[in-house]
Amino acid sequence: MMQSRTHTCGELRMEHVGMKVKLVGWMENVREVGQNFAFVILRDFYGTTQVVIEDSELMALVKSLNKESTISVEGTVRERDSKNPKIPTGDIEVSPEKIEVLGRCRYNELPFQINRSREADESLRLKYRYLDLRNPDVKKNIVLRCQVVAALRAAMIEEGFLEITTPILTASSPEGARDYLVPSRKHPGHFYALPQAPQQFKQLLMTSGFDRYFQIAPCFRDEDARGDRSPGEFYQLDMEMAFADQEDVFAVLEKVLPPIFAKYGTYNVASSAPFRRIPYLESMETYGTDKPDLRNDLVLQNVSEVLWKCGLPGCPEETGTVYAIVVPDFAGTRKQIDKLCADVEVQSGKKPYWFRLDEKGELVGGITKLVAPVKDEVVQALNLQPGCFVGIAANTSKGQAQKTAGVLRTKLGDLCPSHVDKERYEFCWIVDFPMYEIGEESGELEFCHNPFSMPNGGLEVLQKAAAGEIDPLSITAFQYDLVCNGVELSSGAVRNHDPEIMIEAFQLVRLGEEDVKAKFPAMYNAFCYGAPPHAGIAPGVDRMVMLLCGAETIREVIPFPMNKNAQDVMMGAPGLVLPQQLQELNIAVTKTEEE
RNA sequence: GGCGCGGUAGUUCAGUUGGUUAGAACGCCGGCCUGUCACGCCGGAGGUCGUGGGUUCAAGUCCCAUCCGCGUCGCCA
Repeated sequence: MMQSRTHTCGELRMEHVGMKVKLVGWMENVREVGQNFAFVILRDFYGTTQVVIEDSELMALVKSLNKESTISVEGTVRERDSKNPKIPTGDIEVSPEKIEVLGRCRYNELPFQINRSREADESLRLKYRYLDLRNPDVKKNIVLRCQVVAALRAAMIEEGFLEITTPILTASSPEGARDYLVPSRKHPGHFYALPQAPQQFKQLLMTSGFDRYFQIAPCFRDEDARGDRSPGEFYQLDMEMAFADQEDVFAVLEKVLPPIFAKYGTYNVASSAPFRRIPYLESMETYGTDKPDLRNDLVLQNVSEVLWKCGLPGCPEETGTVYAIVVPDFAGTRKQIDKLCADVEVQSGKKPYWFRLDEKGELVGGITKLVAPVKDEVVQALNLQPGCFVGIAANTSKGQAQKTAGVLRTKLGDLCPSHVDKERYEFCWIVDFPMYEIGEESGELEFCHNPFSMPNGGLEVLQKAAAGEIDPLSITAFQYDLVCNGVELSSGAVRNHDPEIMIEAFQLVRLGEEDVKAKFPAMYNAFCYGAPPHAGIAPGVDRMVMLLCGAETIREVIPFPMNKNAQDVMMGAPGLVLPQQLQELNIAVTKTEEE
């Protein structure tokens, strides 16, 4: 007797006809087409193969089994009488001599039909994720993820990077997001934290003399979920380079990413090096966002001076910012425009305005009445042609006007496919982020991104700002984002490796040396022993795979995702624990498993 | 936490101004069928309409509360 399978369910072809084989897999379907005559579809990881049942004994066995039971089939490969060109194994079938039940499926009704699991309610899919993943359509995203991770790893190693793992149980640090905390049994009242990113460890590795580090790193942040943001945990291709600057980091990713995107993506076309570099302020002014989708050719035009006289609601004369987006060949209906405006309001918080020029060049629709008095100026400023559509975003806050315009631009692109060349991956770097901003709550100067970045101009520019010679808001950092098709893949920076510059940077936000030491003790101390200039970045693995397979939500590319409420409904996490477990951890018993 | 949408058969959904016994498709069960491949044909079972109140002669439908899910904003160095 053959002990294990001789072939998989995806590999038998005409050349195997006549061979004795043994296949194993799930009984996906049984098509009974006569008395003691049926076709059984056997599925494994690799594909499906048809098994013909032609005698009463095997028929009785098959009929006694529920679909999705696992079986082994020993038999002979033969050519089909009627072939199916739609499947790779469609020319052959297996005539069984023996069928053995390996794992009985006890239920004749499943929570959902396997090959239609994507249509089922998502919470049901997550509860029965092991069944959902049997669906080849669901499985293929996970397979793609494996391939992409393997390709990234190979490419990074090829570039001379070492993969080094860093601790999962570490110290809480004030980096921005909420930490996941783990109570210490041996040190009552003390906690570990799961790392939000291996940020400090990789910088310490640079200080230790490792030249090029990378890691497919798990990161943990206790923040609410989004469609493109998994709650709790996610993975980054974390990397750092010593004696390197911004251009060195760009060069690595410009070499590593495009071939992988072109090979594994749905589009097969990716930007080649160098990617476009767009200063942050220019991006905000041109696209209304710091993560522009460059496939969309629509751009913002600042028409404040022309339109602030119009009395747009919520935008008093001479105090507001007004952006216009001109769509020359607009074909949308009134209904689509209304939906567009409603969607923009939901996502940006503010209503956009609009008007059109009809075929005769007359103003029609939307805010025509308000624009009419300055029609000639508007037509000239925007070079308007008959038949065009003009979307308007206006607000007293420039940031809000940009946000509304940015959403409007994206939605207009969705509505007008001729303005979006969809079939490609378009990368860009957003550079020159501001070092500081005025905090909305405090009203005072704060770090804009993170305090690890090197200011452009170094110590000198910080000292000038401290002396009041320049505006601290004008200081930019060597901080950059990698953006692809409107998705923020990554943030990175040239790090501030100089304790003196660190202290100066902190002093501008009313903190001092003691604060630096208190917040980042290991890094501060390490940098006092001779640190190399270094820079790095950390593209999100889940987001990249999402882009590559065109998934709608990040959950489609994670093997076992949590739901939006950060629960694993399959495993029952988070869950209650035994009182004894809490006592060992010196945690007051509130509500436990035994109640 | 705010706002929006949703919750009806195992699954996906329909359900009219409140009005007879709450329907369809797929799945499931039984029968027929010797070349199916989304097999086909005939028949059948299957419902606390998320939960709790309320209005009404009458509630899946209207009102209030509450729970759950998704989207979105806040948040995410």
